[in-house]
Amino acid sequence: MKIAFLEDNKSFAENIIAILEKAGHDVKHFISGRECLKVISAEQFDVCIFDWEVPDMSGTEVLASLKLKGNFPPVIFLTGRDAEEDVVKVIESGADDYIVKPPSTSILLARVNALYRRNQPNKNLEKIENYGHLMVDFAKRKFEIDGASVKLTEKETELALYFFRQQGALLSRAHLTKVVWGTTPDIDTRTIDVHVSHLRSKLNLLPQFGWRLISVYHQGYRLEKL
Amino acid sequence: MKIAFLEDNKSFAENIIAILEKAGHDVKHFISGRECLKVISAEQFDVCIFDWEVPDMSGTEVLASLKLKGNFPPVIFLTGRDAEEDVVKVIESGADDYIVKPPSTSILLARVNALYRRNQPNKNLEKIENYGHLMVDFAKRKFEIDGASVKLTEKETELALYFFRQQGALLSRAHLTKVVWGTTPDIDTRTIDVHVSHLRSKLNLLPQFGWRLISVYHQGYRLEKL
DNA sequence: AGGCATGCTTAAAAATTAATAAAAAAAATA
DNA sequence: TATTTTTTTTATTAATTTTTAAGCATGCCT
Repeated sequence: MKIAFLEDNKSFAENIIAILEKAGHDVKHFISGRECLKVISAEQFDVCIFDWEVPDMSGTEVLASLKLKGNFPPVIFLTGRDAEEDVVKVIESGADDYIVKPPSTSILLARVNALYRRNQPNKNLEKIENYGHLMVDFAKRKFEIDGASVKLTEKETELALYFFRQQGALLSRAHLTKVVWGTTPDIDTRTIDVHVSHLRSKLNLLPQFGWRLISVYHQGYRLEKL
Repeated sequence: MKIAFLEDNKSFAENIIAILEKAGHDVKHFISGRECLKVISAEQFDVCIFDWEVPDMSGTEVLASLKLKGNFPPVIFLTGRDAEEDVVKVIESGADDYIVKPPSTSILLARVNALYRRNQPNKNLEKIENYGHLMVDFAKRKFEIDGASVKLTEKETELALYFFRQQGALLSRAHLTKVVWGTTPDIDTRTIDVHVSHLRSKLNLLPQFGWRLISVYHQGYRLEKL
């Protein structure tokens, strides 16, 4: 899970990061609110953990800015005080959860996991779609054609799952880059085209098999079920 | 978001400006009501925040003047008192919202944002026009005839949307070139004519279907609904 | 009507964008 | 470190869009 972590206290941060990374998470640590805001706007995170107070731009302010921009991951606040009024403030600020410092390992991981699951309804329900010849297992991230498992690479899998989730939607290259690669779009490359081409052949996404993964000239790609 | 901010108290103003700019807004600060009025008349703002009382021309007077001129952005008043009579006065004066001083960061940002959204109905809500057989979706930049999606190219789409937005208006080739192509008009070419021709046939903009995309001799084109 | 200017439409040329194979680079694995 | 696998880039060919060109049609004026 990709986690953005905003916390200016070094030793405390290292402690938390160790816990999260030991649990297999990919943690990006920020000391500055501005920097954090910038990166979250550009990349895709699963969960954010913000300290309530940070020098240049507090966690609440970062959250307010994220809200203005629209699409952002669920946020947990780390708050030093647990007075009733603060809880209300935290929730009112639009956070999804809060943890009182210092958190126990189990509470931290449990909350992060719960929040992630709550906000990924499509991914966590052991969801399997069966489209005739083609079977898509969203939970296990696997594909089968006529019962035979199809071997996809990591990026291919990610891209394919996204196409199946967004079936019928026109997805621009820039959008796919952000969602699947988590980076700023680099226009001058054919990377996505190549992966799309691979998906078409590996998953038989062709008209004769009831699918079309078409390019919309100058716009992007669209997966259609015929 | 571009915000006009009228407030004569320096330190208070700096405080508010910091909050707004941190949230990514573009703030223009005015100390004088007259100056503020002049600039708002000349430039385009998304939201105005006015102090209730300003020396040379109070916020209410600025608003009254703006009303006379007709087209102006939504206005929020910053009022020091929250007595019932003042709230009534503020609303009667034609303001869209008011905030009691000193505002909390979240309230300020939330109100500004809400007001902005409320006043951008074209971009959020009524973005689909249904003209009998023909449907125009301005947001998705799509067209349908009797429910069937019409495939237009990028330039065709751009041109068609502009015609529908400026329905009934006479649009010169030079103007269309500027707006759709973004370039300086090159008179010696039939490019626009060709695209217009394509639109007529692809979108059935013909008298028998209730539309005319006519040429006005030596002047340009006009889209008319019969 | 005659004559010229402007507009319409079709077809072909030019420019842009996409598909795919193959090479190169990067990452993972042994 | 060597080997394999995955990912990205590059290059070529193909497809699509956009522009230009050309012939005919229509409008305007004397």
